[in-house]
Amino acid sequence: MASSRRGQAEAVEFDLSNMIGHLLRTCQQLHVAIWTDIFPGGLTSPQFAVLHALAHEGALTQTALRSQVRLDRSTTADVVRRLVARRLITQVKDPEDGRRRVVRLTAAGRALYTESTVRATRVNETMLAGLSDEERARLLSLLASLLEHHKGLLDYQD
Amino acid sequence: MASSRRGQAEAVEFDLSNMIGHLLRTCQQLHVAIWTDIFPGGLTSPQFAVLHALAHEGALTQTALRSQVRLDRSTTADVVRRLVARRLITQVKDPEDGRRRVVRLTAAGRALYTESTVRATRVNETMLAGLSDEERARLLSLLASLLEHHKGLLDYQD
DNA sequence: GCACAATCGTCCGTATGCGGATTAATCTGA
DNA sequence: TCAGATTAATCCGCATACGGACGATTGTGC
Repeated sequence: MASSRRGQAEAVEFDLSNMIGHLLRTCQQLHVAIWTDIFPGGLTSPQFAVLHALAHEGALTQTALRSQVRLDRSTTADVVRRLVARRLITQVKDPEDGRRRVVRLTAAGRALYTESTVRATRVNETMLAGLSDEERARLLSLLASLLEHHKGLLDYQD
Repeated sequence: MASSRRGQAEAVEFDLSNMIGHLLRTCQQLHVAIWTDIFPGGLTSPQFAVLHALAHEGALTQTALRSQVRLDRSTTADVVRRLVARRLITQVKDPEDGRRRVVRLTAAGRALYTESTVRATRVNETMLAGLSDEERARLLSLLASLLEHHKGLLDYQD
């Protein structure tokens, strides 16, 4: 029907389901739905990512942290504030540079991270359950190459 | 370093860059960045999606609209409220069912949609610029099959 | 030294997104 | 008919996200 009107010099009639932005947004909604099923009332995915970065990198300034986790400046401040309020991380002034604030895991934060990795892996597995190993690798690789091609557009380094 | 600790019965040491959720979130950030470059101070991507659905489907109730556009109930109410405030759509009670509110484009809304399709296509093209035609098709298809496999988790039909 | 620039983190306003509660209207079953 | 269930949309609180503005601190050039 709609496709029979094509073939002119006019712009191609597009469908939302073929727009990469629409697909990305919808797939992320799916991911959030799976995540909250498996982490009921607990950590969010960005919060887990912060704990993950701190568990692997040790203490980080907020700038280093958001570069690892790919969070916005403002969002990083928000997430850090909430994790501090839950006593999962601490935030102290950097003695070497008074502008920076060093963030690190508390014992409770490390414990929660450790016990959460199994769930995070389960979310990933559930999300990709419909794809073969080869398809999974291709999908991850294609998404990564989108980011690589536009490296520089997402600053995270200011 | 970290990879030398693997190979046990323990869970596989994962990296954020291989977690589908993290990649999806980051790719969407990229999409938003490209979108706002091309739509400075104008429509957001979900707002455009609403105009698109109304332009192609005519008048829709809010439930039908969010099923088309894949928006949450609450978010739909927000987006509709903002578009009404900008006189791009109207919202009137359905005479056949007083619970429903029928949304439709205004002339200004249709005009803005028509002129915006070129930009939306440009966003799509920019986003996928680093991929071949075959890779683009594969990426869209893989994302669509994620959604297909979990069809039912995203309700949009209540 | 010192004025100026750059950086770090925060804060504000706004938009998307989710879950739960609420209100209004309709439908269903006895 | 009428009480209870269901549905449509809204509202609230909270989390993520972006841009811009703002202090505080540090670095730079002269």
